[in-house]
Amino acid sequence: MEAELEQVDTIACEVEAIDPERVSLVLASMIDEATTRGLAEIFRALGDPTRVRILHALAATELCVCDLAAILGMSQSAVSHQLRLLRSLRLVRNRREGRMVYYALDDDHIEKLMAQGLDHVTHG
Amino acid sequence: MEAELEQVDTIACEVEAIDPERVSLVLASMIDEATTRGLAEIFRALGDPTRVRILHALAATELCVCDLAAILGMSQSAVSHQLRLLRSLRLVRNRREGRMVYYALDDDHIEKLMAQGLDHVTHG
DNA sequence: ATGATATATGAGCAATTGCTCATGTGAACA
DNA sequence: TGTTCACATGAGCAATTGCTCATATATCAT
Repeated sequence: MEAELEQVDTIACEVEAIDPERVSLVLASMIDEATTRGLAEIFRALGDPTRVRILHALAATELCVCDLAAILGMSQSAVSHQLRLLRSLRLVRNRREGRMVYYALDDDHIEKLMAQGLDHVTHG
Repeated sequence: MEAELEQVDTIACEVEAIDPERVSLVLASMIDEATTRGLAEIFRALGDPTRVRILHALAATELCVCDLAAILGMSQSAVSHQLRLLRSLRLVRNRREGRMVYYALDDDHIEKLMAQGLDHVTHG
């Protein structure tokens, strides 16, 4: 991002920055925009109580939308909307069985993330 | 949350639910509201591109607000507001040195979370 | 004291979010 | 075929978010 490099001089506190060398070093190690957005996207998906509960429930077992709604005490529509979001980010997958659609975690990766986050919450 | 338990019958699809036994089992294993909110709070903090970049930069080295603003190419005010949020969640700590305030990750726990998230983004 | 510099913060605004409500879709059963 | 049931989805609305702008606070220099 060349735009950022230019802004170092313009936006930085007066002349340049307090420690231009350190700034350059960190700038060189910064992750690119796509990765940044991807990371933020995943974390934002986990950053909502309803979705946390959905993922936690699905970590226990596969569930149809109806039962999931029952567990959360929420409307089927609300749950379905959230599942749509989680599906678009490949955090959950779905399988049709007759009229019902069963949802499950797409990846045990997410379970680890949740566990790691829970570690921070409880031991923090 | 007793309210949730009541709503199982009222909101669920018609009679009760597709698989009441499974619903009960999952309900029993659900995390409490405080933990849920704590988890969501932490993840929501990581769920923004600006904050991802701030935390990534601070993972490299301690930085004053000014240099951090230079690195991000953002206004000092914007960065300061985000740091305030991260501070309130104990994700970063700050240290005063003269007029400057240096920020650092409060915990290497967060670094691990970021790394795990990055894993999911790149290998997903 | 006066001014300059680094940071913090309140107010306000546009954009986003998470729900509800109404309706659409797809599969089972009469 | 028509109805019913499980789920999906668009529209709309209140609440939240992430920034800017103006201003306050804190430290250093003169």
